[in-house]
Amino acid sequence: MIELRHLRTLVALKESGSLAGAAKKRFVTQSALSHQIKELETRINSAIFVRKSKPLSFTQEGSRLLNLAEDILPKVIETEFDLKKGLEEGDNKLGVGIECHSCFRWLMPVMEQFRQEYPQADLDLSSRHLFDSLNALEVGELDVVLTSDPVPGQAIAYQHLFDFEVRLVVASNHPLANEEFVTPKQLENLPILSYPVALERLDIYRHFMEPAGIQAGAVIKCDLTMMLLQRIACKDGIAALPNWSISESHGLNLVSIKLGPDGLKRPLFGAYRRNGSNARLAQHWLEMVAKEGIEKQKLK
Amino acid sequence: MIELRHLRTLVALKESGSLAGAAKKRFVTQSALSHQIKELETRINSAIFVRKSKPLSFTQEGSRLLNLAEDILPKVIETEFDLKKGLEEGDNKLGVGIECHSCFRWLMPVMEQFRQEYPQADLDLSSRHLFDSLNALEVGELDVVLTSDPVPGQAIAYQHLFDFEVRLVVASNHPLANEEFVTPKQLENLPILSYPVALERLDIYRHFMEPAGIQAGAVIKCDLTMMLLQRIACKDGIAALPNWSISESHGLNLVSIKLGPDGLKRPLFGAYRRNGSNARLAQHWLEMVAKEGIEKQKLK
DNA sequence: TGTTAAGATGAATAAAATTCAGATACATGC
DNA sequence: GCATGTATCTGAATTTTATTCATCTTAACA
Repeated sequence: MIELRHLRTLVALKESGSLAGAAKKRFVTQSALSHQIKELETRINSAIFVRKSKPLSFTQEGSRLLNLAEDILPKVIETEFDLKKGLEEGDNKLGVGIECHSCFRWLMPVMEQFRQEYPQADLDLSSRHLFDSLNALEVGELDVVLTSDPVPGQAIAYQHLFDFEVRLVVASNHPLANEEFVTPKQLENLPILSYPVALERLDIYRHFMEPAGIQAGAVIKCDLTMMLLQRIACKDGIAALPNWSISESHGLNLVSIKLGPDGLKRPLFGAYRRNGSNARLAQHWLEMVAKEGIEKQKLK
Repeated sequence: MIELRHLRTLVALKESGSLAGAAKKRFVTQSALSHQIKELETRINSAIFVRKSKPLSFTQEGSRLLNLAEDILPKVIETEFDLKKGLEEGDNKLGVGIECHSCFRWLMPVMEQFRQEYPQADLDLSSRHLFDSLNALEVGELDVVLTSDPVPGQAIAYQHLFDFEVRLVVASNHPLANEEFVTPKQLENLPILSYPVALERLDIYRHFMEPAGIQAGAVIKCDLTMMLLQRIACKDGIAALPNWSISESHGLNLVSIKLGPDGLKRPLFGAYRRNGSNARLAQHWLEMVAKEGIEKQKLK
């Protein structure tokens, strides 16, 4: 229904301030755009922009589309560009991706240390690919990824870094708050707060509830750790988080509880393209991460 | 060049595992997709997927595209859906957007407090629209936005909350580190680290260097505050940040310096849709933010 | 070696986007 | 009131593009 063509037109329209101007930008006649937009307008059944008035104004629907356009088009263009170039990459660039918001914190000193040891390396950690980093890795948008779920494949090498514990986090006045540990059964149908990923990718579901055949409750998605913790405190739901991230809950009334009598332990792997031109650099970085991580575990 | 059609096909291809299967999903013939993909392949001048092998595998280029598709298509679909529905919104939903990473920190207690006072409100703060929040506001993807740059317009109401100081942040061994304050001239052509926004939107440029006719250096973009601070510490560049965010630099060797003899002061506004059905709720929230912010300034 | 399944190909056709040649609407200066 | 200019619309004609149809090719496999 919506096509990139429409979005491109919207942008041109905004930039030029008139249909005729947009037509020039897009190298078509004004008539073409008139038709094009009219068609879109009938499809969504409302106007997209106000034709009178000089500095041309968009309707709500129009700006919504424009918004979409400005979000999406740069990405498309970037991809097109990369594909035409042929996807080469630099040897000293290390784009780091992590699958877990709460790693940012303890990763910071590692980044810094690494910078000092390899000042020529262009280290970049970004939050863009938080939830599909393995894909991004495969495709060269990232160069190293930290993940708990290695997916077999020979292009990507996985290196085990260390293990950590996933703990249940609840409000301190939550019925479960005083348990020494919880069983899967106790979590049945409780609303779960999590980062915006599929239920199947949540540790607590995959490695705790699901194996026990326990149904999960509604999943409320939230893309910021602090929001998540806050909503737990409001008893909007429960969550399972790595041990280190619980310390981020500045003064909220939260408690963390073991999952099962022995606690739920999960591994952390570092992933990189086995024959990427910067594989060596990636390995060194991972070694440093492992060292730091192990250190952190000891302190617990 | 790339069209949504292609991306949709890629997704179908992944889901079904074969061209013929994808064709069924997309309600076209296998031949159509064969042509379609072939054409794309000639355009980017490389294969997209490997035709042999059962569980069908994508080439690097293919996965890159697939990645794009999985990023983009959901957004397109959501927009289409909203537009067809007609853009209505709920009265108790308050989607909060901020234009500044470093606000997250001090905003947290406000969120919590508000939750307690208005437990029925469905408060959500997300990082999705960090850099185009005003647009998102206009279009109803967000309900309140905190910004320093009100743009005139009658649909959006702005409420002044408080002022804050923007300070220059440099490594403590940077040549400028011991100045009591800096002049625009001293920043000429220095590389600037900033969040991924246009130079024209940076306070330090717009309100400090540009008025003095001083040329800015390269802008290095970085989407995480901690990365930014770290790169400053490595003397990759300088940055200008709100006074409150400097305290986030856990143990990095950074110093902050006044911009100009009197310091660069900037206002913070709260924006909401004047006749949005939740305008009242937004106002209350903003009052609370203002109170907290003013408190914070006093402590300085 | 025949059979099936998956994909490719080229010509034919259907569908679409775009152009062309006016038409309409609305300002602005005289 | 009337030419002039600008901005957009409109419907038919045309071009471009996407899709189908019918026919091949290839590999797997029994």
